[in-house]
Amino acid sequence: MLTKAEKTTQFILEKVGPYFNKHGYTGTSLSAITQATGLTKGAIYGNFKDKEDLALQAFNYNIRRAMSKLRDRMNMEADGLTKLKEITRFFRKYYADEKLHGGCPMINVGIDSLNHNHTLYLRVVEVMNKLIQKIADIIDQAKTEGTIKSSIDSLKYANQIYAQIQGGIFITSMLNDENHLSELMNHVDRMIETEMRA
Amino acid sequence: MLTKAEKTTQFILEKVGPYFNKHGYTGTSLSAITQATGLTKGAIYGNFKDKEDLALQAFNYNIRRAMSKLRDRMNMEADGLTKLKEITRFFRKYYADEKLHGGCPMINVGIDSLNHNHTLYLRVVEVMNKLIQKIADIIDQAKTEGTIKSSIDSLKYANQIYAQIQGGIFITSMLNDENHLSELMNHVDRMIETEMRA
DNA sequence: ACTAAAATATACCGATTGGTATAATTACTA
DNA sequence: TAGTAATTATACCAATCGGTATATTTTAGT
Repeated sequence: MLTKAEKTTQFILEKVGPYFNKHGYTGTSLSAITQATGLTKGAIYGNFKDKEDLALQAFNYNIRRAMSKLRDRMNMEADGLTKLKEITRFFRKYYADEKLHGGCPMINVGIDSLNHNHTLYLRVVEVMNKLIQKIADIIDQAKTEGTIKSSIDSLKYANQIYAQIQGGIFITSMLNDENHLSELMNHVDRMIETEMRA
Repeated sequence: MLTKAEKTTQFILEKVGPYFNKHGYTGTSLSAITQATGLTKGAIYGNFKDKEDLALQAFNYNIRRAMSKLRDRMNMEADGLTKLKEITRFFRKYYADEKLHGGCPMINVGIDSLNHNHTLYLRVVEVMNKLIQKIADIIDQAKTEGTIKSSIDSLKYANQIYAQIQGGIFITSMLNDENHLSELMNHVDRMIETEMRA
């Protein structure tokens, strides 16, 4: 069973996650945190070392929530090509979901942390590398299954795919039109068929 | 001839532009501004209405500097296909240049303003739409010149290209490896050749 | 129910925030 | 060069910043 403090910690992350995601590190004040949670500084500092610690855990909380569905699908039994298509399918609906939670954690916290918080930045880079590597692993799987050309550089194409995802998220976020991201995913699907398929 | 105030205004923008670009709206304090310029609040508020006004003009200053070379090339006498190749060529060197000035103004100020300053956000969107439209115009030019298929949806492909540019900038910025952006530009070139060429 | 410990609230700290009124200085014109 | 207007510096404002010491309340074990 969870202790009181553990429950409070979870409660704080739930309430404060979207706020941190949207307003960034310097943009999220302690007063905003107490207001969002209905708790006082005592409760906050009793459960988190400092603001940086809270921001880091809030990012972890956000990224886990945002990616949990995709991760579940990636861990299911399926061939690599199906998984690749699942990725583009997932991101077609991504913007609508993430908008409700303050936007895409990767680009929001990435750009913010790049200039404001090195610890947080390193964590974003870590997650980003894992995501790209995961895509590369799936391409590798498809290569061994014979559905993707063996000559394809998995990591290079994983980077291509991920860059198009994030580029699409950026444009879609700025112009508030999820069609852009959807079109980008169409293009990735087309790239898979014309450039990568065995 | 420029008045004293006009010279000071320019001086402030030069000194403060990179700082705003890097640290964003809330992340740039008045004390940072006075420190970067060596001037006092009196000089700042004598030449700018408030912090928002300064941030807006700083963005305009930054984006003009970042894009001036590209704009010059786009306005030269050349066929559309050459101009398209010039775009990818330009962005191959973009990151190294912009890193010296606090990063890419579009993604930095875009993400920051999206959640912190509506006026600034509207200006970023305005610039973004102009950039995409400019690419679309060049595709149109190439279509009339017969080098790009007439069946190509210019605006749709302009969005694709711009999303890949920004996605590449994001990954390259986060991983501090300009090779990513360069690879993305290779892919755009390949897309032009295989999907768009007449 | 009592009590020790854990968890949360309160009150406060010095530093910094964006902004302003006014004083001092510089620049331009006559 | 004198005088005035334009420009910049100084001193100050209330509000807010992240953080902490301590008091109060709540939890959990007996």
